[in-house]
Amino acid sequence: MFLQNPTKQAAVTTADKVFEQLQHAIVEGDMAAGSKISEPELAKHYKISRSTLREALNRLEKCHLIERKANIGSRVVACTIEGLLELYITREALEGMACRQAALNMTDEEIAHMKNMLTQHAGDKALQDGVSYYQEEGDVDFHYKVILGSHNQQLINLICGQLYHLVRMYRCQFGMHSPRATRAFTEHSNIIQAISDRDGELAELLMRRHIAASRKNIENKIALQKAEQESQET
Amino acid sequence: MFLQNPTKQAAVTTADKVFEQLQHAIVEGDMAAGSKISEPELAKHYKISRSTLREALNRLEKCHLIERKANIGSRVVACTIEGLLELYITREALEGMACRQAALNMTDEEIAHMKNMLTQHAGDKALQDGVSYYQEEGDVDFHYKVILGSHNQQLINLICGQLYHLVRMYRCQFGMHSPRATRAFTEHSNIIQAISDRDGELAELLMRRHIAASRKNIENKIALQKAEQESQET
DNA sequence: CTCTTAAGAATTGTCGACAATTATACTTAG
DNA sequence: CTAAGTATAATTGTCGACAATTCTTAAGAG
Repeated sequence: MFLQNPTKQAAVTTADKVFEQLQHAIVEGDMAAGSKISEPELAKHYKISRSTLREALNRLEKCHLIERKANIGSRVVACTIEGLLELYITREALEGMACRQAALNMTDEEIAHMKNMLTQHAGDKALQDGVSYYQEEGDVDFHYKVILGSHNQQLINLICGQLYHLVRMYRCQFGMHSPRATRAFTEHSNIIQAISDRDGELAELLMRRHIAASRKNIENKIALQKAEQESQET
Repeated sequence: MFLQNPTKQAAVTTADKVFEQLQHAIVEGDMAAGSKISEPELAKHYKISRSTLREALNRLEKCHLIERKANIGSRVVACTIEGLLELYITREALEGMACRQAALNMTDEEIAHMKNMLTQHAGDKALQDGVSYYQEEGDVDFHYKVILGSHNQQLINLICGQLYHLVRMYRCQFGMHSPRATRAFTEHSNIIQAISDRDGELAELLMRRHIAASRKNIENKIALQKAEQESQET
C-alpha cells in the first residue's frame, strides 16, 4: 500500500528506522501539518536519545517534510494551496525534462517493461472502472519508471529522493482522488509511445501537459470551492 | 568575491559557521573532490565536538556537496564530466521554468532593477573586454535574480539552496572561464526583454537555450580534449 | 487594565564517552 | 608466495549530561 521510494536502500541504523516511521506519520497526517515538533517528547516516544532523533530529523528536513530554525526548533511543513501549486510547477519542469531524457536514454528492455506495465494497468482499469488502483500506485509507478528511465542521477535524486515525499503528503492530506483516471491512462500511453519513438521533444511536451492538466484540475476545484464558500456567506 | 547564496540567513550556531567553512573548502577544492572525510580529524581541526561536526556534515549533504553511507562514512562529492552534464540538464529544466514564472510573477520594480543591473554590467563588460567580472559574479547575479523573480519558493530553494553550490564547485574545480561573455551578455538581454514583455513561453525558451549553449560548449571542449589525447597516444 | 520587565522553566545546541560496525594488519594454512 | 581467517585498531552510531538560548509566567509600573 505504501509505495516505496525506489532510490533508497534498506534502513540499517536506528536513525533510519525512526526516520521512516516519522516520514510515514507526517505523510499520512498522523503528525499534523504545520505542528511544532518537541525533540524530548518524540525521543521519549520512540525510546531513543535526542542525538539519534536529531539525525532522523535532519533526514526529514532533507526531503522538505519538516523545517528547522536555529534555537527555535522544528515544525512539520505546512500544506497550503500555494505550496501545492508550486510543487506542480516544479514537477512540470523536472519530470518534463526527465521524460525527455528517458526518451533518449531508456533501454529497449525498460521501454518494453513499461509497455507491459501499462497493458496490465489497462486490465485493472477496465476491471475497476478506473477508480482506485490506477490512480494510486499505478500512477506513481508510471512516473517513477519514467524518472528512473532518464538515467540522470541528479534528476532522479531530486524528484524521487525529495519532491515525491511532498507529493505523497499532499495527496494524502488533501485526499486527491481526481476523476482523471481514464484521461490519465490515455496520456500515459501517449507518453510511452513518444519515448518508444525516441522523440524527446514530444515526450517532454506530453509529460508537461500531463502534469499541468492535474494542476489545472486542482486550480479549478479550488476556484469552485471558493465560489461555493462565497455564495454561502451571502 | 565569494558570492553568497541569497536565500540563507546569518549563521548563528557554531555548526552553521563550520558548515560555511567546509562548504567554502569543498567548493574551492581545498578539500579534494572524492576524498574521504574523517570525522575525528575534522572535529579536531575545527576544535569542535563530533556532534557539532556531524550537524555541519548533514547540511553539506543537503546541498549535495558530500555523500554519506551508513557505517562507512562521508566523502566529498566527486566531480565528473557526467555529473557536470547532468547538472546542466537539471539547471536547464529548473531555471527554464523559473524564468517562465519570473515573466509571470516579477514586479515591475524587480524588472527595472534587472535592467539597470544589465546596463551597469554592459559598462563593466566594455571596460574589461568581457573577461573577468561579467563571467563570474555578474552571471551568477543575473541567474539568481531571475530565480528569485519566479516568486516560487520551491524552485528558489531547490536551485539556490542546493543546485548552485554544486555549480560553483564545478566552476572552481574545472576552471570554467569560457569565452562566451559577449554572447552571454546578449542572451541575458534578450531574456530580460522577454520577461519585461511578460512572455513566459519565450522567456523559458531563451533561458533553456542559454544554459544548453553553455552545456554544449563544455561538451565540445571535452570532445576536443579527448581527440587531442588520442592523437598524442599514437 | 495593559504593557513592560525579570525570574524561572523548558527547549535547543554542544560536549565527551561508550557501543557497534567496519577497516587493517598479521598470522597461518595451502 | 598467495589467500583466507582472525585479531586488533580505527571509525561511525548512540547515549546521557551540561551549556546557551528561547519561551512562559508572574510581578510591578504606568
